[in-house]
Amino acid sequence: MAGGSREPGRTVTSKVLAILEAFESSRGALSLTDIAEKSGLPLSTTHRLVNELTDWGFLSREPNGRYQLGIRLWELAQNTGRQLRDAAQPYIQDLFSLTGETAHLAVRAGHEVLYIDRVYGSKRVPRASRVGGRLPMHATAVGKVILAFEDDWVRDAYLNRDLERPTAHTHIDPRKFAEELGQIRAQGYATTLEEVRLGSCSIAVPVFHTGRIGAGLGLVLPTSHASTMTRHLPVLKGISAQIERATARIPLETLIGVHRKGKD
Amino acid sequence: MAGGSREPGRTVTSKVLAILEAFESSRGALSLTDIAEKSGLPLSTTHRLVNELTDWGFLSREPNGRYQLGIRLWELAQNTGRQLRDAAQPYIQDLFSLTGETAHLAVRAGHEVLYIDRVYGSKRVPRASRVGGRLPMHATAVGKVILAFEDDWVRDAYLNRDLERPTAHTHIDPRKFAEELGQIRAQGYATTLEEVRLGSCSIAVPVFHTGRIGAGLGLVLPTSHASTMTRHLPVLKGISAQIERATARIPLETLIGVHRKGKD
DNA sequence: AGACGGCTTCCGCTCAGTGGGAGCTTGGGT
DNA sequence: ACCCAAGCTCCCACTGAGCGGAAGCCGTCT
Repeated sequence: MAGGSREPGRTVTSKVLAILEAFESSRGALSLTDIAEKSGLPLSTTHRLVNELTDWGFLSREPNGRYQLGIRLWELAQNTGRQLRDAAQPYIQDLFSLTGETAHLAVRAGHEVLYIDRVYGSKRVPRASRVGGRLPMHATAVGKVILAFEDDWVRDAYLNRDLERPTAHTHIDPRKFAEELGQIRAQGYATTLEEVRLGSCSIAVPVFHTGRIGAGLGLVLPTSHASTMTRHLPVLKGISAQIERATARIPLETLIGVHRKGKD
Repeated sequence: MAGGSREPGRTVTSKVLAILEAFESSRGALSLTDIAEKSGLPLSTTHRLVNELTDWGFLSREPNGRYQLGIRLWELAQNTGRQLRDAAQPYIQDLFSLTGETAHLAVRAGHEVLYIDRVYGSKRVPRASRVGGRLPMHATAVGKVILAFEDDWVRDAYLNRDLERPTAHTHIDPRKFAEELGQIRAQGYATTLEEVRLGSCSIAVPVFHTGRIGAGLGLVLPTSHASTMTRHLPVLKGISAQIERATARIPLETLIGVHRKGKD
């Protein structure tokens, strides 16, 4: 009999979005069966929906039959936060040119930092962050600096959880970390030393928007440059001020402090 | 009676995607009613779907009640073509640093060029293209250079249509334009002079991938610099070669020559 | 205070969506 | 050449998710 073990209460919309989100974790392309598994849908349902998404260009099919997110999706998504990225990009670039180190801009997304833009050279550098990627706030300089200048309740909520430990150098003691945040607020910048990933360190300054913390502007460097990290502070401060000026009139409510991944 | 004048045959998926696409044309945020109009859906249907999309973070609601595409969408979409952008970005940046002019990389999407990445300075420049945006091929240098090196059937199909004319300087005579493409193929680069937009000109060279034309790499300049445009050719060629090398091993089938916007 | 525009909620009807299974295609093992 | 398995595509009768008109609500302007 048809429709025997359907799972009622699941909307079509949720199925479509689950299919799109199936691509989040995976580096490469997915087969139909992979998608069905990741999204928890029956194969034939997946097949029908995937076909429709492909017709619309939201998924694309590779010659080998596997699927990938389509450029149609990418095109549309470029409108999100465009004003911020367009306004900030040239300055992030300046920051890269002036320091020669990987420069990035990140905002808070729930309990994580979301990387909005990133400028780097062609030489290979250990990279933990990527544009559109997230990392825990307490392990990154941009994250620390955002948290340090956030409202008390955000900071309290953050510290009131178990903190991940990506490396042995990550600071995870809530009391010590709270002190560190106080010091960051006092000195106006944050640093990390191999706290996300061995071999790299970082430094970041706050970017304010309408009187509140808006974003973090930072540099990532190989650990070998760690001792000279603070020499970049004047440039960081200067560029931060320029970004503040360039973005002052842009409404960013929908970008700053956005909700956590998934549904809470 | 409920369900009186429904429009049957329309899938839920198509409605969801129509809602997302409603944001394509609009610069800013949309009200519920705007979305309903643009997507051609009844208000209450729009309301239900929009709410669900908002729960999932695919749309976000501004304090004033209007909707905008959510960062969740942007995050996911960053995976599309990431390899190409990540590999090419540093070189596009070099191109900008070396020339001081707006530099960009574009691929063909049906009968248009789709801008993949773009690096520019903080000084205001007339901008027609934007990342994720499309322009007609015959009006842009990147478009011309891609078309010039494309397979015959693509070129023939292109010329076999009425060509838009964004400015009075746009070349739209099919015969003359075909000749121009021949010349571009011979000389290895394309130029435009106020053909998309008054006040700006451009120059572009091809980027090959697996023996086929893959992308166009170009500069946009104010018309006042037009006479010195070709002085940048050596740099353009050099950077193009570097991008070819950096992207040689990346599979780009799903990005190159993608289908036209919407459903054909 | 009344009117208006835009958003939200309600609810019974109905057809779009469903998914097990059958059929097909592909590749690789023997 | 043959078989088998894995993965994809197609089919089709049942049914509850989706539907949308209408009523209610909530600011805002006059």
